[in-house]
Amino acid sequence: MTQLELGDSARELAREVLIHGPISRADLGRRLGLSPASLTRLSKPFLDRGLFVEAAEAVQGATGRPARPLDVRVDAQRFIGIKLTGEAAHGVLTDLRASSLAQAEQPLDGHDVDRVVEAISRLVDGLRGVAGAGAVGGVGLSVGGNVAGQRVVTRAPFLGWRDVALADLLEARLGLPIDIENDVTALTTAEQWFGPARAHDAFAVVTVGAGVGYGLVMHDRVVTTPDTGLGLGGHLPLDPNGPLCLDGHRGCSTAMLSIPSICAQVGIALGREVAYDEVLDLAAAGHPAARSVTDAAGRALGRMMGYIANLTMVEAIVLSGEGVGLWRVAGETALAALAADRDPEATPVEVHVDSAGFGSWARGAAAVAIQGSLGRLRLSA
Amino acid sequence: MTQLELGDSARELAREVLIHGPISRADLGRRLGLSPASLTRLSKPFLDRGLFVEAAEAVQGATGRPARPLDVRVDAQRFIGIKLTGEAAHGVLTDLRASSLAQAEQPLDGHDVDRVVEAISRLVDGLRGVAGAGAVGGVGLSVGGNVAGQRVVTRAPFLGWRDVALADLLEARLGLPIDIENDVTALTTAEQWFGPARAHDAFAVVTVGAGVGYGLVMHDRVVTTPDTGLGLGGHLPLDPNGPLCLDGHRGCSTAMLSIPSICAQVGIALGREVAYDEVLDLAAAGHPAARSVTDAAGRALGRMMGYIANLTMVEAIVLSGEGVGLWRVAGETALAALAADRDPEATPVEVHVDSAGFGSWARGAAAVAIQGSLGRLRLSA
DNA sequence: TCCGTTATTTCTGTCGTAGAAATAACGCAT
DNA sequence: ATGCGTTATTTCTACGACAGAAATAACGGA
Repeated sequence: MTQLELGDSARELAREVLIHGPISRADLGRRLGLSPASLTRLSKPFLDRGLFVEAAEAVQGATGRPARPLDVRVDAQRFIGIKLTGEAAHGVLTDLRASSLAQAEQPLDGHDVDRVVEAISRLVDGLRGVAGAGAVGGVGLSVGGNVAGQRVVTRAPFLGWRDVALADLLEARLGLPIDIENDVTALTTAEQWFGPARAHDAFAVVTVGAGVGYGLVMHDRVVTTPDTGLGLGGHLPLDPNGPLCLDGHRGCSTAMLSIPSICAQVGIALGREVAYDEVLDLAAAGHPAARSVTDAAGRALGRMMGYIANLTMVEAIVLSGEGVGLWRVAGETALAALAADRDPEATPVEVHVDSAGFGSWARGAAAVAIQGSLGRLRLSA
Repeated sequence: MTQLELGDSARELAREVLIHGPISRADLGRRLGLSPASLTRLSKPFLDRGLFVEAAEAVQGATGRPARPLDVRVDAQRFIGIKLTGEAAHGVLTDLRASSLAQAEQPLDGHDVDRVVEAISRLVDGLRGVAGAGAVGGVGLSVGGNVAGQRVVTRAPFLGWRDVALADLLEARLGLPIDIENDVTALTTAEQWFGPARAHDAFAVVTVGAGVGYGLVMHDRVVTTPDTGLGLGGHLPLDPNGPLCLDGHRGCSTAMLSIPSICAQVGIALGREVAYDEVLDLAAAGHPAARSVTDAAGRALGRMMGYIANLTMVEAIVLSGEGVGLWRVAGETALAALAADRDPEATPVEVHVDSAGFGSWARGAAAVAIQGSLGRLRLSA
């Protein structure tokens, strides 16, 4: 079975339908700068192979012929996304738009490469079993640290790794294409293609959890540099009277916003250890100490968003991560602080909250796999 | 004389040689993803018409055939750039790479459109006289405020203007192509094509002068939004103990860094009005009050650069504007403050200081004219 | 019923490009 | 001195991706 190479325009078309579908050929022509004839020519092979479908119902504009929008067939393929932490591999099985179909976890019983490869393989096999007859098109893996060419983990402090050709090892073991990426970059990729900010050319991602992560999309491209993985957004000075972080900064973003720091501050006031969920419940119920901490966190978050908005000029900010429940008790405070630092005439920044929490990390990894799959896509002749 | 339309690749070639020349055809092929055959074909019409020149000396690599780098003929055309303020039109005559050949000013004796058009026309006629036999290819104009489509000044508070089709008026008057742009955007464009940061994909521009300006280039594109012209970088919170700005912010970037604010602070300490140059001289000589103000300004500037570097992830920051002399007395303090807010493992950010001072504004306008000229370029058949 | 508008398809010619081959000009080894 | 490998550039040719032109489709409104 010979495979046809896709030209740039055909690949762009597939990308646009995946991200923005359902969408008419006329709109695609306008977006991609291609003629109507080209849209017919380029979309036909996808339709013939069942990768695209035409909407059952035509869409009528104000006047003229109704459109028959194109969409991808989301069950055409499944993907597996894995977020790797020091304790476990967290997996998700998704459809073609990174929507979660199933989740699973596999604990790590060691950090040496063989054991991690073993654990990941077990997890993938388990999720493949769930997928059943649905083909798995690839696996994405996200790690805190640096990855070269989406193949080699060049630095992963939480595992004590340097220069591990993890993709080669996993591909040999699983017989599936593997794409590895830094965890914040992966999560940002998912937001770029499948999240509420996907229609925006420029947006930022702030993740709140064990630490504070920061991702950026400008001109519809994820910003990645050699410093990706250092967590540059994690130590911004936000409140000169705030608590200390582990690096000795007073009032930086990690000190103000991370789950461990918030729990520690409230725990000190309560004289006992306290879980994050309980902190949020206490704050919601008006507990003075909890409220003091979450209000300060809200103000700091608003200030951070103000710096982001004024310096990157993004249209939207997405809040994500396992600590995202903070928004429920501190969201209004954050928005007020953001408004205070913004010119009143400036366009309001959209703020979206991704309620997937911790699940957004594995979903990000799946998005990287989907993106890799599109880059490798060929059509059977 | 019929004119040949340029294809995208030919135009891209001209852009690359302009920005990065002298450069070999082999290197251009690698940069643009074109075959050697295409480079020969595409560069030939430019060479035949004298727009490109081959370097007199071939350049020998480690091995293989020597290269004959291509460059633009910088005296092929002249351009005029004009920075418009409330008091005067400041002009510069430049070559094809926005290098200054002559400067001139024309005071404004009113802000109504006719008077401003009159003043600009006088200035252009004067500079055309200086250019002599060298053809002026176009005029760029930069204004504080918003411009639509580089034709219509939609908002210029310093002139009290709204929706003035200034390009049409000036073209009718001067018979030259006119391109108008926001002043910070124009200055950023000049740095992008002709400044020390031109090899970088991402860099920021901070201008210090009557106010604080901020420009950004990401993925080799200047970031412009509907908020361009509002001066979003001018009121970043930098020092909670700093002086007030006119908007009532304490310690924002304008309060810490602008010329009027610095002069006012030192003037209060001295009990008399004091000019900026004198402040800088006093600080350089170790005067306690002046040093206190400039040191605080340096720390604030360093903190601002830290936010920029950590949130935009740029490779370089260019400091520009008429207040750039501050770097001489506060540069080391700024760099120390920047380093304090940066992860020690992060790639150092390059800091470039554009010593053109006020002249960089008009030079920015010239760069916009050059860019417009390239967009309109056709070749005689 | 006709017209204008917008969506999509079919057919054809063209133009911009890469591939193949050749030539150019070195440094280095024999 | 000669040959080889490497890198730069040119010449020639075939091809494929595309837009243009024309036709068809499917409405709403006069």
